[in-house]
Amino acid sequence: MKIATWNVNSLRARLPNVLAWLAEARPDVVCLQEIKTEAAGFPELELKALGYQIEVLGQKSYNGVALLSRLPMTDVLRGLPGDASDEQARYLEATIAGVRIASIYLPNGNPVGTDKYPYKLAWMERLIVHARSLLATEIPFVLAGDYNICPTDDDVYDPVGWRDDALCRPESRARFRHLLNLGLTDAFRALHPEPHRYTFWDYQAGRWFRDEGLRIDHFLLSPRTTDRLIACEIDREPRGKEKASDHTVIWCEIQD
DNA sequence: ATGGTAGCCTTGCTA
Repeated sequence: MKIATWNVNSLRARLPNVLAWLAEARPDVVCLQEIKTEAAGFPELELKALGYQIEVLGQKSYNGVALLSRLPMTDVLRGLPGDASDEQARYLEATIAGVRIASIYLPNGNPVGTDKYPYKLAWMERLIVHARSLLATEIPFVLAGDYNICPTDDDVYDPVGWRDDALCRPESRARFRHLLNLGLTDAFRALHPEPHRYTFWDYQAGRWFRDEGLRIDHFLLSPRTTDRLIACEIDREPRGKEKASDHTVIWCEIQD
């Protein structure tokens, strides 16, 4: 099973790019983030025409996540448990071929010093609690998406310049490590020890042209899924296209 | 020290 994740920065603005990539790469499952639309504005027909079933947790203008799957999806969970008052559309999980797969859009958290940062940290605490409960089920799972976390200084082009950013702050990184310490595996890093492999390049200041990016889109795998991990790759092609998202695609292959 | 880009349906906010 080939699973991809992509922060598209508006699905409607990105639709031609998304359709072209899907037709070529033909993933079995796709986790989308920042679709920036309610379910009513979701381009359902175009994606169904490529053979995908669709689950959406939408929101007007901001956030929004979706799952596309060639195989049936069951037991859909909409929203990260732990705070019924949280209205931001950032978490969607379903069972596909016996694997729980989540599309995650973790809060950015900037600027540090506003309520956005404690919201991010609290959201990560809820994710830790939820990951622990998933582990207890012993069902294999994959948590894929835009974590808005640079795990280490090897994952950012300018560690000093970024050290006080919410994506690199020690409190953010500690919570990401906590997820790993539960027994989850950062699939890309497990297979690629080399530093400076990025999934995001800011639109501004020629960052893409100079390959000055960050690795913030991740696959976290449960132990039983890690045993089945065959490959995990960053596909830089979509970032170089016209009208590109500022994130590119990362995908992994799990033994069926 | 600043500004630089993109998408929202805003004339600022989020990233």
